[in-house]
Amino acid sequence: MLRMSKMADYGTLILTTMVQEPERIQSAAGIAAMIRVPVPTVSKILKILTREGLVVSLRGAKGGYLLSRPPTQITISHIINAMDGPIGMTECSVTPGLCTQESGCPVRLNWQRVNRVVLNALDQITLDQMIEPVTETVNISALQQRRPQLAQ
Amino acid sequence: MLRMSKMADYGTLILTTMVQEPERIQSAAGIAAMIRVPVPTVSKILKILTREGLVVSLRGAKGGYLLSRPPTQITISHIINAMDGPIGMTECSVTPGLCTQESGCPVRLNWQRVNRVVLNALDQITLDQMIEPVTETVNISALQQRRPQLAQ
DNA sequence: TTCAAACAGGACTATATTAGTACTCATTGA
DNA sequence: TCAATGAGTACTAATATAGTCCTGTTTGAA
Repeated sequence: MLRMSKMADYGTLILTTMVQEPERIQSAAGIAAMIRVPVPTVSKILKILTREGLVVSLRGAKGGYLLSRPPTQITISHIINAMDGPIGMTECSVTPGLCTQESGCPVRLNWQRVNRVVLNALDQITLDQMIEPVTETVNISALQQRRPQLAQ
Repeated sequence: MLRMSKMADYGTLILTTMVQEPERIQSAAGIAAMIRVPVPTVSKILKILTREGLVVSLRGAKGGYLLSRPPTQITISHIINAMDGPIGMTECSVTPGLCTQESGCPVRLNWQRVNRVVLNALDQITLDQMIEPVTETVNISALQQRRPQLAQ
């Protein structure tokens, strides 16, 4: 369904929760209670986010997690990349050597362009924007209505 | 991995194959031979594409499939929608009533905006563009570099 | 009139992916 | 020293996806 994984969704939830109190060291158990998701699951996700550099961990008693950088510098594409791996519409556009007709297949190269368009859209959206109310913000519908040719 | 299904990928392959000879009635077996995918699988996909109105079928001997409309009027978002169902980044943004904190959750509404941005990108790309060689075509990188706020 | 080519629809199975849990080890503040 | 907390990994369960097969219907042509 062109959907990101539930894990990436939880990951976003966890990060948006941490944004509310950026200074506070958050434990996995504390976050789990706030978002009402089982502790082992939250813990697993935080470990991945740590490995991928989106949060930093502090071990030991009174330990926990902090955002590794300001929320304006964390984008949705960072989160999906961390949780689900490389973003790509099709397998063949990400992993070379799968398709028998690969060489000279114009479709494959066009998928790579499509990927760039989607990736770019996801790279526009930062964590701090995800907790903003929906009303204001600038309008990109003009941009959207241009219907540009597929390019680059 | 934020990936469309293999079925949607095959679907695109099938449709791009049909674009090469738009006038010719193509049988499932013929297409299967061309793209080297098992006949039952191709057949299954063509049935779905028929149900979803992207191709029309002609039953009986000498029957087969034709594109239902010009390839300039079939977009990637049409294909993914047909094969995989509604496009949406997260479950909660597509199916209401799942998340306990749903009411007043700004994240959910922001996901819906993200969906619109991605959907719009996929709606720009038509079937005929997918068989074009990658070199020419117009440039949308200017548009991409704008980094607009998330909106509408 | 018959028959073979072709699609329609659905049931079913197999496979792969994803989600979720559990366990053991390492770190650290009090 | 010990309890709180994260790290790492292996395992299980659940779900989704892919793929096959069967039975029925339509239709052009011999």
